[in-house]
Amino acid sequence: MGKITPRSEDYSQWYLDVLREADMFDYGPVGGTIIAKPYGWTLYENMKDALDKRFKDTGHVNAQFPLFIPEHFLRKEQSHVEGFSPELAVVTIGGGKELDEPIVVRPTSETIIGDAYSRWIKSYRDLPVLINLWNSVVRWEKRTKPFLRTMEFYWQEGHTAHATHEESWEEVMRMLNVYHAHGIEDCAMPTVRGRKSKNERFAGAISTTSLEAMMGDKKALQAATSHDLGQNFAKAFGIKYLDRDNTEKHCWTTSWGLSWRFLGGLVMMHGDDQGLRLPPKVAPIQAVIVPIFKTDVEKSVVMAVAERVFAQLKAADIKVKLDDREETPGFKFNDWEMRGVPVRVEIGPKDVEKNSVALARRDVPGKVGKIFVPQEGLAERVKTLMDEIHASLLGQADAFLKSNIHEVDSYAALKDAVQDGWALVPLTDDPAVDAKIKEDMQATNRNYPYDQTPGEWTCVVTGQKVTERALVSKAY
RNA sequence: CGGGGAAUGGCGCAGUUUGGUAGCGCGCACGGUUUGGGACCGUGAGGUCCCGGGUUCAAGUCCCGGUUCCCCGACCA
Repeated sequence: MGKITPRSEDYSQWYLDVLREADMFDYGPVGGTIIAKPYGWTLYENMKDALDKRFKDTGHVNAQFPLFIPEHFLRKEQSHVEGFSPELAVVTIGGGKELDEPIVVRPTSETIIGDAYSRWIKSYRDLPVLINLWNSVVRWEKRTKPFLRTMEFYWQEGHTAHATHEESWEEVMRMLNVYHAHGIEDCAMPTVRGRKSKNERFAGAISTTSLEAMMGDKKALQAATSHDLGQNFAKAFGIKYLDRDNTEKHCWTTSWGLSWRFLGGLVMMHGDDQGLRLPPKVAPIQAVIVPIFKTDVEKSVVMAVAERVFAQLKAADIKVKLDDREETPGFKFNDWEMRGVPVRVEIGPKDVEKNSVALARRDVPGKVGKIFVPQEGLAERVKTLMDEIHASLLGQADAFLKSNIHEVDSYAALKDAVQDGWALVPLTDDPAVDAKIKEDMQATNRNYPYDQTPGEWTCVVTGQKVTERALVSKAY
C-alpha cells in the first residue's frame, strides 16, 4: 500500500513519496533525467496553458528554435560562457564522424536567438520583437531532484528585443509580474518579487529579477526569473537597428523563464501529509465522482445517477472523472486525496433517495468538511466550491509565508532567523557579503524584494548604510 | 565533486554474521463473498538477488573492481 512519509519526519522523502503516489513521474534511464507521467505532465500542461495565455495577452508570440547550438556561439558573450561551460552537454560525433566544431545542446537559447535577431532586425519599425519558446534545455547538474533540478528540464524562455532601455526594463518587470499573477491567480502560490544580488545574477545579464516561493519546510525556491540583458547580447551578436534619425543602434534585450520546477514548488507549497493538494484551475481532474453501492440493484441505480451527475458537470466544463473502478469507496477516497483532486462527489443509495450528493473538499483535512447538497444545480455549486478552495489554498500559503519572514537587524539575529524561516535583513549588495553568509549559515541572498517599505538601515555585515533589505534563507 | 546510506519479483523489505533448492507483506491475474474512509477467503503468475571478475564441489551470502539511486554539503531554472 502506498505510504507517504510525514513531512516532519523527512521532508525530502515526503516530496518523493507524494510524486510517486500521485503517479506524476518515473526516473529516466540516464542519471538525472525523469519521465513526466501523464498525471504530472497534464498538470504541467495546464500550468503551461494558463501561462501561455498570459504571454499572448501581453503581445507575445511563440516560435521554436533548434536544440543544437554551434559551440562558438556560447563564447561570444564572456560571462555567459563562463557561467554555463561547466554544465554543458557537448556533441562531438555526428553520423559516426568526429565533428569539425563541437555542437552544444542548448542550456538556454540567448545565443542562438541573438544570432537570429541580428539577421531579423533592421529598423526601429521591426521593434519590439516579443518571442517565447516552449522547449526543454539540458544542464549537466551534479545533484538532481525530480522537477526541481533535472538534467533536462522543460520550461519556456522568452526573448525580446527593444529600442530603448526604458522599454526593455518595462518588459522585464511586466513579465516578472505575469509570473507573479500566474502564481497567485492560477496556482494559488504567493511569491516574493525582487531584484537578485550581483552575486546571483544570470550569466550575461546586467540585472536579474526573481520570484521566490516558500516551501512547506520554509526553504526558498527560485520560482521564475526575468533578466535585463542590457546591450550585452546585442553587442556580442550584432543585434542592431536603424533608428528614425538614420543612425545604427544596438538593441536592448531581455529574457525570462519559468520551468517545471514551478510544478515541484506547487507540490511543496500546497501538499500535506495526505499527499497532493491541487489548486482547481490547474488540476488535471477538478472533481471526481465516487459511486457507492452494495448490491447489484443499488449499483444500477447509483451508477445511473452518477452518470447523470457526470454529464451535468462535464457540460459545465468541469474536468470531471467518474471512478468506476472495482475498489472500495474508502480506497478511492484515499487514492484521490493523494492525487490532490480538489473536489470529491460521493453518490450512494441514500443520496439517490434524497436527490443529493456528498461533497468533500481537499483543502481541509480528509475526514471532515463533507457537506450534503442537492443534485440539482450541482455544477454551479462545484464551481463556487472550487473558487473557495483556490482562495483557501492561497490564504493558507500566504499566511504561512508572512508568518515565517522575520525582520532582523543584527548578524546574530540573522543567523537565528534562517534556522526557521526567512530573514528580511539590511544587506550591502556585495558578492563577498553573500559569500560570508553562505559560509556561516548555509543560507543565501534570495533577492531584494520590491514590495518593502522604504527606509534606511545599517548592513549587518559591512555596517554600511543601505536603503533596501534582502531576503535571506536556505534554499533549494 | 566530497561525506553518509542503499541496490533481492511492480513497490516495501527479510535472508548475508556462520556459503548448501530464493522468502514475506503489499500490488497484479482468476473465482467467490464484499463495498458510506485504505475489505476478505481461495487459487495463481511473476526473480539475470545492480554489473564484471575472482575464491569454492557449491556464491544473494566471501574477495577485488565498477555502476546506479537516495540523503547531507559545494554549483544551478
